[in-house]
Amino acid sequence: MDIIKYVHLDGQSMISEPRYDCAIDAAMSVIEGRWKTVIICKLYRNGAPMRYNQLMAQIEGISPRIFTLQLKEMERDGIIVRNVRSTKPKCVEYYLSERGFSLLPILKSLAEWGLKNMFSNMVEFDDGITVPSKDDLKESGLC
Amino acid sequence: MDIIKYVHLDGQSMISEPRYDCAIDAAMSVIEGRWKTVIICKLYRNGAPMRYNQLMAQIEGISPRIFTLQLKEMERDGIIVRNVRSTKPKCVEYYLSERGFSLLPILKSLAEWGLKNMFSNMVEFDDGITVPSKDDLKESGLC
DNA sequence: CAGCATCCCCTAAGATACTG
DNA sequence: CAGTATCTTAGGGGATGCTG
Repeated sequence: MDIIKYVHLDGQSMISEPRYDCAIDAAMSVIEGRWKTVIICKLYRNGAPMRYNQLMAQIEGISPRIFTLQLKEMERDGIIVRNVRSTKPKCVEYYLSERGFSLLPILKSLAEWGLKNMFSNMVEFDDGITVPSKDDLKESGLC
Repeated sequence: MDIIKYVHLDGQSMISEPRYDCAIDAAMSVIEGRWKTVIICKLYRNGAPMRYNQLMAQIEGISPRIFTLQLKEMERDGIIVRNVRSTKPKCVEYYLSERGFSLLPILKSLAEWGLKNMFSNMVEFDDGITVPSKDDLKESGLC
């Protein structure tokens, strides 16, 4: 089954979409993107919906253009919800959808795998001083 | 713990590596790559080691340069093993390492997630005729 | 057989300035 | 506050031909 094309049906018209070789790639395409897993983690840990700037402030090094782009793609893929409150000035909230939440077990598996397999030769942390044990990292959960 | 730098120790020297924000990205970096999941699936399903050309022949549309590149990265990350048999002409085998095998549960989760969430609006297959049911796809396993 | 060597291309990503 | 609008860049990916 690895050769699959699919198209989205958008009301009347058909929108051609990229081709995926298998279901794995379809899922990967949803979480691939420089900041998507970070965004998911932040939203998850925050528990409540987050405003655009509030969320962006938590992500060091991201530019507004890319941030917006990632959000748009994630909304299109149905893993986050964008909700506009008509206050003045307007307030736009983002939060994980049910589908977004359903990614968390996978992300946890990935985190555990990464911890066990890729960080064995990790020797330096940002602060340049402390090197947390793997267990410390582990109990901190996602991200 | 999302701000992490790490470096590889290669004998005496230190090799600077890309920076990952969290363990998730570290794991993702191993399976990201246009053909890596496909290669893993092929090796897994084949059961036995596969030769370079034998494996490449099973991957429609890949070019030798990219194929070699993906293999090299996967070998560097320790998820496949490259074994050279000194026959004439030489024979090079590739197979999944223990670490590579340990990715399979994650890939299966991704496949299931993709099947459930991304293929609901799939309407067209390569042959342009049959549209297998999700159950058909599911029982075909990985890829 | 198992790959390099070259060349090209496209797109994700980033920097920065501006706005309804 | 929540984004656009422009411009630029890096590098992952691809095509094709050649070789120890």
